[in-house]
Amino acid sequence: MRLKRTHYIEKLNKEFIGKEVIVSGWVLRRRDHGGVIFLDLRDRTGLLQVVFEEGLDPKIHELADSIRIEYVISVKGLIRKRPPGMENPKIPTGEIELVASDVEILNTSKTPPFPMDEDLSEVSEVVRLKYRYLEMRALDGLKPFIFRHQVNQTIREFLNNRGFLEIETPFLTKSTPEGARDYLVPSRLYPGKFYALPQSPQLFKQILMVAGVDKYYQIVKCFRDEDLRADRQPEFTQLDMEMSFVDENDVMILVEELLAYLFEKVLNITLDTPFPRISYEDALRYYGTDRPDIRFDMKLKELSDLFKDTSFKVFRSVLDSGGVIKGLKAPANFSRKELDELTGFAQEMGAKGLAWIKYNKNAKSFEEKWSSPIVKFFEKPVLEKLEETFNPLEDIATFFFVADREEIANSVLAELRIHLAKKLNLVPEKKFSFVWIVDFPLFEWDEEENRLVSVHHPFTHPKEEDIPLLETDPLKVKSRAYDIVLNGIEIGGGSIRIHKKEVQKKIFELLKISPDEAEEKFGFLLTALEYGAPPHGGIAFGLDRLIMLMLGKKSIREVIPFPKTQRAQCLLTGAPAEVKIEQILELHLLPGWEKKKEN
RNA sequence: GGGGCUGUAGCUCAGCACGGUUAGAGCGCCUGCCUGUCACGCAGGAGGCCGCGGGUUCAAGUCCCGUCAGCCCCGCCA
Repeated sequence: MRLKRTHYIEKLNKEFIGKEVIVSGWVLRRRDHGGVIFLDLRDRTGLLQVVFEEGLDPKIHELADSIRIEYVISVKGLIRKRPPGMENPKIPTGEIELVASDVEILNTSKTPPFPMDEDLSEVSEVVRLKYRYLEMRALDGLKPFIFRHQVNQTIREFLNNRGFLEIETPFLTKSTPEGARDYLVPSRLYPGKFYALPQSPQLFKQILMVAGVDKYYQIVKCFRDEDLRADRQPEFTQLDMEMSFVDENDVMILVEELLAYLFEKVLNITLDTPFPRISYEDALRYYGTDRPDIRFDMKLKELSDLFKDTSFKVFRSVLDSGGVIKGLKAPANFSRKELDELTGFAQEMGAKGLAWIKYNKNAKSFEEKWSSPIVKFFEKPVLEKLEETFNPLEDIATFFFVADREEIANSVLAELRIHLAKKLNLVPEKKFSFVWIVDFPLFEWDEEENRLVSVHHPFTHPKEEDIPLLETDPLKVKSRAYDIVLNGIEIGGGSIRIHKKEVQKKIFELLKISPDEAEEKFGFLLTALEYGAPPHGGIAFGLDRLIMLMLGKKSIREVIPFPKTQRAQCLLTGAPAEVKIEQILELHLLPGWEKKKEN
């Protein structure tokens, strides 16, 4: 390299007029006027117009004539004030330009597959992922990753100042029962044995608490071999934290402070703290889900009581078989076609149907006030009570009802609520509504496995006052877990952990994990708990999701440099890929390894 | 494992419902001209396995079946 860079482009301004500099970067655009050629040169920091004048140096001008888009060049020259009227207010360096006296073409480039100077959101993701390095190099392409860097550094700054230690934990670790499917790594030295990539550093961070670390955090990759979604990748990043001698409140307050600091610093947004806390039970009651989007209201109402004497067959049979009727109010009128679409939507979500009643507050007659094919089944007092329940402030509204098993009514209405809010534009843009979900049950019943499973994970501490219930009615036991939800997306969850061996053993027992299996899988944790484990708890954030939401992106792939497709492939490298037979043999992955072990 | 949407030039897309000349547009690319442009302009040009395979038909980008890939969702994700 003959011409060595002296300045980043963003550093250049009017003060450099008359000074000689060398800048290096890629050619974004060229405007060839024959006797004068303009190149827009960009580096990571900015954009600068470079001028090649035939009259100044015919040789350099000729060289510039061969330069194409995305060529890598270094240019030497004087910074000059642009002629009056020729300034470009669109770019920070728009008042100056670089008059090239020398240029070095460091590399040529094929024509890129997509424009490098435009918003690439219209370009298909397949192409963008295959050429991710070009997308990143394109104008503003690094923005999400620079932002992500700032988020990471701000988090570290905050936690370091609060006395947290960032400590690394292994990726090659041990498969644990419960939870997601593990990614396995075959062991070469131990035929038939496998490491597992961690689903989270959960056990290690608890061990670190026993080790006296007191306050731990890590920004760390986690791995789960499950199907992908817009907000789920097989490898993803957690902000993992754990603290000793704390309770739920300490963790939640610290997290609120951390998020407030982060949003203030990187987005210049002041968050309202503390965040609201809603019990798991209430979340389901009012929103039908444990990850409610509270940017808008439209709460669900329990209407089983109201309709308890109804003769309407659909409602009657559901109520008689122990189901519920729940509903919500949309502040709008809908056409028959729209109502059919909404019914279809509810059915896709698992409802048998969707009942609706249109409401017109100021109608002259009772008949005009309520309109629906099912309204004839209801007595006047029932409708009046319905009106009272929803208490519509608006003149026109539509009530929707789902009658079904409670779980289905909840999940369908939860989806319908989101769907309607989007349709009716009731979701405020640029609003960040955090909410804590607390008082989760410790267990739920797994029909398939016919046993209790942990709602959070097996190391979650039961509520102190519920511990006796472990023996008598474990499904009634609440846990010391908390989730944090942002705009309807779960971005984190944690709990106060069990730090006494007896309690931990009891939980394993209830989960039908035998003492032998517990010893084999978690023996190291159980042993550690016997050596003075302090009370402790923590939380883990889905950092990709948080950053996605902060940037208003629809998929975490947008904030992950090299993400996988929905079929878990990497379009850039082509992973996963076949390997040589020798590698497979070496790892004892072919039938017959048992024999080999005996030899 | 299941449901939905998509696949045509380097990129973004039209054409498909009703099969019928040589498959189009914008951007990009190439060549030439141009000394003040900044999404430069002007003139000319190149560029297509219509995802892939099979079928129906005199004839398929268009209809049918299968398949592959991408996206969204259900299941799954303690």
